[in-house]
Formats: sequence, structure tokens, C-alpha cells
Amino acid sequence: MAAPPDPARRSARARRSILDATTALTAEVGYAAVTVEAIAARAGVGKQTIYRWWPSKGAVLFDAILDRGSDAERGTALPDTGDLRADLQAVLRAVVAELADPATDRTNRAVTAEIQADESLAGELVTRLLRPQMEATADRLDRARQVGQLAPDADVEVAVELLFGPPFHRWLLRTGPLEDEYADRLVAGVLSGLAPRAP
Amino acid sequence: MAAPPDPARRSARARRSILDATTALTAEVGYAAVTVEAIAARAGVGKQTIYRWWPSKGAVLFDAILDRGSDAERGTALPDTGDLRADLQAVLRAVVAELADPATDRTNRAVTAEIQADESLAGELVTRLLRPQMEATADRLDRARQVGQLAPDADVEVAVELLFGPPFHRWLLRTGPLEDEYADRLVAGVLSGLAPRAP
Amino acid sequence: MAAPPDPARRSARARRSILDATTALTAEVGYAAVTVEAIAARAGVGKQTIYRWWPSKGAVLFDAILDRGSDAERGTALPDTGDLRADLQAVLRAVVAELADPATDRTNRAVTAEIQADESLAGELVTRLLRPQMEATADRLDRARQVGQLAPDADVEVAVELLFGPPFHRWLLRTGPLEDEYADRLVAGVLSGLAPRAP
Amino acid sequence: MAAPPDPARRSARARRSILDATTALTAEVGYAAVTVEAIAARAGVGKQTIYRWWPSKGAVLFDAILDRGSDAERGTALPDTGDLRADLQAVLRAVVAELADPATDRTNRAVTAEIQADESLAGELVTRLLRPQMEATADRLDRARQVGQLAPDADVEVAVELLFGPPFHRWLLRTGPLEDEYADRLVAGVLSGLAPRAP
DNA sequence: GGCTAAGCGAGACGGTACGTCTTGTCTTTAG
DNA sequence: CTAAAGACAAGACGTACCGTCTCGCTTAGCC
Repeated sequence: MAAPPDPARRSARARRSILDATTALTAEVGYAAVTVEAIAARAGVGKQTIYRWWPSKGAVLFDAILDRGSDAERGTALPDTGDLRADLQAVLRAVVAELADPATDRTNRAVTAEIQADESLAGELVTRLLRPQMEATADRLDRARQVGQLAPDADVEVAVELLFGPPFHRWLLRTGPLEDEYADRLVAGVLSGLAPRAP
Repeated sequence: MAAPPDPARRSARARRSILDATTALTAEVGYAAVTVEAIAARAGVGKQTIYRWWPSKGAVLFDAILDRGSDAERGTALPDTGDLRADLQAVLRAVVAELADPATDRTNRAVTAEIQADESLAGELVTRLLRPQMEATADRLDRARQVGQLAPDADVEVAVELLFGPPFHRWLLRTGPLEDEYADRLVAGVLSGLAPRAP
Repeated sequence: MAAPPDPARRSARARRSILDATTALTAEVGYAAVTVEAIAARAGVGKQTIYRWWPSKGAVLFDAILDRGSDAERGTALPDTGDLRADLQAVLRAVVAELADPATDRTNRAVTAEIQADESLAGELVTRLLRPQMEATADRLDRARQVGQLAPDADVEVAVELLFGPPFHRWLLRTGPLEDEYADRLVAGVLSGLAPRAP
Repeated sequence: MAAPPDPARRSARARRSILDATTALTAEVGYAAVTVEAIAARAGVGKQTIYRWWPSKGAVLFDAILDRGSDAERGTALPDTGDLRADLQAVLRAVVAELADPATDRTNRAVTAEIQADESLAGELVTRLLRPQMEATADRLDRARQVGQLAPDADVEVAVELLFGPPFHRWLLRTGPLEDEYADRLVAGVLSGLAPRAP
């Protein structure tokens, strides 16, 4: 019954201004206070043009995030200077800096909240933005193991989560500051473990 | 002008049925679909009785969570069997089980989403529920260090986040299953670290 | 089931301050904007004290009116100076003045509106305040007929309404000014009629 | 800030069903018990559609009345059979019948009550419905005077009020029955006056 | 002169309706 | 013939009052 719109005829200008308006409004008043009407008004677009292409306000925000993150996707390959500790610190410092950035904080929190209620959004976000980064990190760790910089039986999958989980936890629950020094401590903790070294 | 209500005259019955109705409705239809009107109707209570004592729907849900968690608060002391690995596994398994429990999943996600938009709620949740658990774990690690089961320079604060961050990350982003075996791998990873052992 | 309260123990102070508060509030903000809560607050009285003695806001206003009108009730006997025209002019001028008085206008309109929706209030108002005045006027007309100042077949009942109906009509519908000159014209119109006199 | 709606885009269907629902509900349960929500529900209309075009419940009722009276407005020209008494009786009988009609009684009382609290509504009601009828009657009386059926100095303005005031007074205060015989007595009283005729 | 039953001030309660706001659809209009 | 503009049906929001219901606290008047 509902004829799906023809993507070929979609107005690029409208799409751009909708995504921009969404990002701007979210940063200004917070996601909860953003309305579809406000987005349409700011974008100079009819409401129907939004509803024609997105199923919900959350999906628009989500697209705005992905759109912004498109560049980042390309830079997913980790540096490999040969110095594992330095490379991991570089990654973690970047993660911590992204989370600490006030310019994107509200948007990041909003999209994190949003994906709790929409599993498919969660899936896409993870696939498009998070997974590449985690896999790149896993690759770097694998390479380190091959050259003997890691224990042969190191659990790489868990190691990646040990690196990314804590800053995310700290950011979401606001349990502590997010700084370079914190990133470095995490790397140190993951590399050395807690158990005492043999003498 | 706005006379604050007298807590001494608050109806315990109304409070109970509101919290119960909130929990039940959230589990049934999901937090986003819960309305204050529905809570009031389910609880057999006037809307004003909700608005008299809570500023928002989120605050009610939050109280319902805290109320449920009150018992848990008491059991914050970690087991100390002398076997550090076993004790940490017990804690992590409990955390993983709580997050994996379908009965509370929606409520937990809703409250996590809610505290992203309300810093004060976040603070209280952390103080009342999370911090005690994390500090109990830190205490257990400190004791382990004193008896030589940990490296003397182990970073206990980071270690706690290495334990709790990953399951939370996995749960929120749905990047993997939450099972006992996962808890055990985390404990193993944290204890041993990635670096190769001296022979 | 509901034990009726004991009038003997009724607080005269509370009754007085409730009626006064009602009159004052009605004059200030208009009857529609008066609430029982506001009356109670202004009177320094519990809401229940109002509901104990009156069934509704309208009944309170009504009592306030009657209370004020008690004095007027006594002066219902018309003057009888022997000059019918002058006597009727005196009555009509008083009626017109009462309706034109800005101090009581809002209250009078409110009670008139109120009795449209409550037939029993209407009955009591008419019995206590209007009927006495109309009957006194009818009596004066009867006396005039007996002394030959009126046609022997004059319809006294209708005559009374011809006198009181027009100013009331003009007041309620705001179709014209209410002044002494208007009262005199009415008396003249009623006395002479429209038909041409025999030469 | 508040953009006034564009009347050109107003839905005729919605307007009609709102007015109809208002009339029906008022007749059924009485004006005081009518709520805007009930009107919207009955009319199959969103509440906002009512608030977009009317400022209050009273204004809606008022429009419903005017809407109903629109036909009547056209028939304002009085009959002129040459027989003044008969013509006036016809008018008064119609007025009395309208007031006595149980089908419209509640609505008429409600709108009369409503205009007590809103002077502008009163003005419009008078202008649209009452004034035309009164002026038509005044015209008829003027014509009668020109042909010598009235005293040359008859006060026509007052005469009109002598005719319309009494039935309205009787209706509002419920002081007597409203029947044809009453209309005829009023006409007789107004035409002949009270004063004795010269022999 | 103490006891006790009622009225009292106060205000929380279960409700209802308010008038506003937002959603997602449908309709009109101007380019 | 498309898309902006925006009216529409629906319904949740948070507020204001309603009329009822406890609370302690006077305050009689009967023992």
C-alpha cells in the first residue's frame, strides 16, 4: 500500500540540512529537547521530508552520527611503530579524548541511550563504528604476539575489551576523569596484569 | 510560593504501589512506552501524587531501581576465601548474571539511558549502587596485595575498572554473550596481563 | 451513614470569614475564577469546613448574597405617598441603581448565571429576594386601582413584570445604560401604554 | 511567536462536527458537565483542533448557537398584516415558545450564563441575534405610529423592551409559565397601559 | 476539673479536566 | 508534480481543583 519513495530522487540538499540541523540542535538543547518539528524548521524542510526517509527521531540522530563518523572509519588501521605500548597508548588516548570532548558529549550520550531501546540501531552502530576499531586493535595485538611481544596464550578478544571497556564505563557513569594519564595507566594495567612477576 | 509537601504525611501505600507499578510496566512494555498516566492508573493513584514526590518519570524509575537494590547494598562485602581468583570470579559471574537477566534487562537499560541526560541521577546511582561494589572489590584486591598475591605496585583502581568495564561495555553495545565463561576469562586476563612471563 | 454535623457547634467565626472571603474574591477576580481552595485559604479555614456546611461553591456565593441582602429584605414595603407615578419611579430607580452599581455587578451576574444551572437555588433566590419586592409592588398597584388611579381591569401581575423585566433585560444583555431617566421612561410607558388616547 | 492559524486551510468537516457535538452534548448532560475533551471525542477530533480555533468551551457553544441562529436571522422582518395587536402577539408568542422549548432550554441558559462573564460574547450575541429582532419590532411600531395606530409621542424604544423584557425575566428566574396566553396579556398590557382611559 | 466527642486548620489523597506539546499522517498551495 | 507548509487525530504532558480522607489541636459541655 505504502509506496516506498524512490531514493534516486532524494534531495541531497534536504538530507544534508536535516542532518546538520539535528547535530546542531542536539548540541544546543540536548537530544531529549529536540523535536522533529524543530529539526524541520531549522532545516527549512517539511516534516514529511523527514518522515519519508527516517522512521524516527532517533534514526535521524543516528544517521547524523554515522555521517560525522564516516571519516573516522577510514582511519581504523592502528599505527604499528613496533612499540606495542606506545601504539596502544595512542589508541586509548584517542578514545579517551573523543569521549571527553564537550562538543560531542551530548550527542554521544544521546545515541548511546537511544541504542538501548533499539537493538537494530545498536547493531548498526557497532558494525559501522565500534567493531572496525576493535578489530584493528585485535589485529595489532595479534601481530605483537607473532613477534613475541605477547604471551603465546594471551586472550586477544578479552584484551580488546579490557582496553575499551573501562574508559567507556568511566564516561557513561562519570566515575572519574578522562585524561591521557588514565589511558596510559589502562595500557600498563592490561599489559602487565596484577599477578606478581617471577623474580 | 510552591509549598513543598510534608514528607511526614506521605502515604507509604501510595509510594509502594507507584514503585511496583513502574517496575512492572517497564518490564512489560519498555521504559519509553511507559507513561506517568499509566503508572498512576496501574498504581490506583492520582497523577498529582506522583508529581508531588518525583520531578519526572525518570526519577520514579530511578527510585524503583534503588528500592530494589537496597538489599544488594548490604551484601557488598566480597567473599574472602583466600583464593583471589575464585573470589573475583564469583563477583564477575554475579555481575554478568545480573546484566544477562532478562527480567531486569529493560529496566537496567532504561536507567542507564536516563542517567545520560541527568547528571545528578547518575551521581546518586553510582554512589548508592556501583561505588560500594567497586570499593569492596578494591578492598579485596588490597588485602590480596598485602599477603603477596598481587604485585606490590599493582594499580588497584585501574584493576577494578578492568574488571567491571568490559562486561558493561559488552552488555550496552551487545557485542557478545554474557556468560560465566566470559567472567572467568576476564579474571584470567586481568590477573595475568598480556606481557610474556619471564621463563 | 454520613452523620450530619451539629449546627449548634458551628463556628460563627469560620462562617463569617468564609462568606466575607467569597464576596471579596468574587469582586476581585470574578466568580468563575474563584475556587473553594482559594476561599478556604483566604478565610484561614480548612476546605472541609466549607464542604461540611455547603454543598458547592455556588451555594456559598449564594449564602453570601443572601447574607448581604438581609437588610434589603426588610425595606420591601413600597412608599405610598399617594402619588403612584412618583412611588413607582422610586422603586424603579432603586432597581436600576442596584443593577448599575459596579461594586455588586460581578456578584449579581455570577449568581444569575449560577441559578440557570441550579433550579433550587433559583427558587430560593426568587422567594427570598425577588418575590417580596414584586409583591410589594403588586400591592401598591392594587391599592392604586382601588382608589381609581388605575383602570379597573388593569392586569397587575403583568404590570409588575412590565416594570421589572426591562431593566433586568437591559442589564443582562448590556443593551443600554441604566439611569434614573430610563427608570422614569419605563414608568411612563407602563402607565400610559402605546395606544392613542381618546381625544 | 504564536503564529495564528490560516483560516483558509481550516477543515470544514471538523468545524461542523465540533459544533454538532457541542450542541448534542449540551442538550444531553447540560453545559456545565460538557468538557472540551468530551466534545473532541464525540466529534472525532483532536483537542488541539478545538483550541486552535476557539479560545474556550464557552466560545464553542456560542458559535454553535450563532450557527443555529443563522437561519433565524433572515426571518427578522416582522409580519405586517395591518393589525398591530395580532402582529405583536405573533412575535411574542414566538419568543415565548422559543424560551419554553425544552430542546433548547439548557443551551439557551448556558449561553446566557456565559455572556455574563464575557462582555465581548454578550456584544456579539446581541448584535447578531437579539438586536435584529428588537429593531424589526421597533420598525413595526414606528410604522404603526405613522398610520395613527399609536400615540404620536409613544416611546418606541421603551416599548420594545416592555415587550421582550418580561418573558425573558420570567424565563430566567422561573417565576411563571411561558404560554401563548401570557404573550397575549403582555401585548394587551403594553398597548393599553395601566392608567384609566378617559371616558 | 477531667473526659470525650465534635468542629476545626491543614493538607495529602484518588480523580478529572485543563490547555499545551509532540507525533506521525494527510491536505493544500506555490514554485 | 514536488516539496514546503501546516492542519489534522491522537494522546501524554504537567497543573489546577475537585471533593474525600486522615491527621493533631482546640473547645465545648457532660460527668
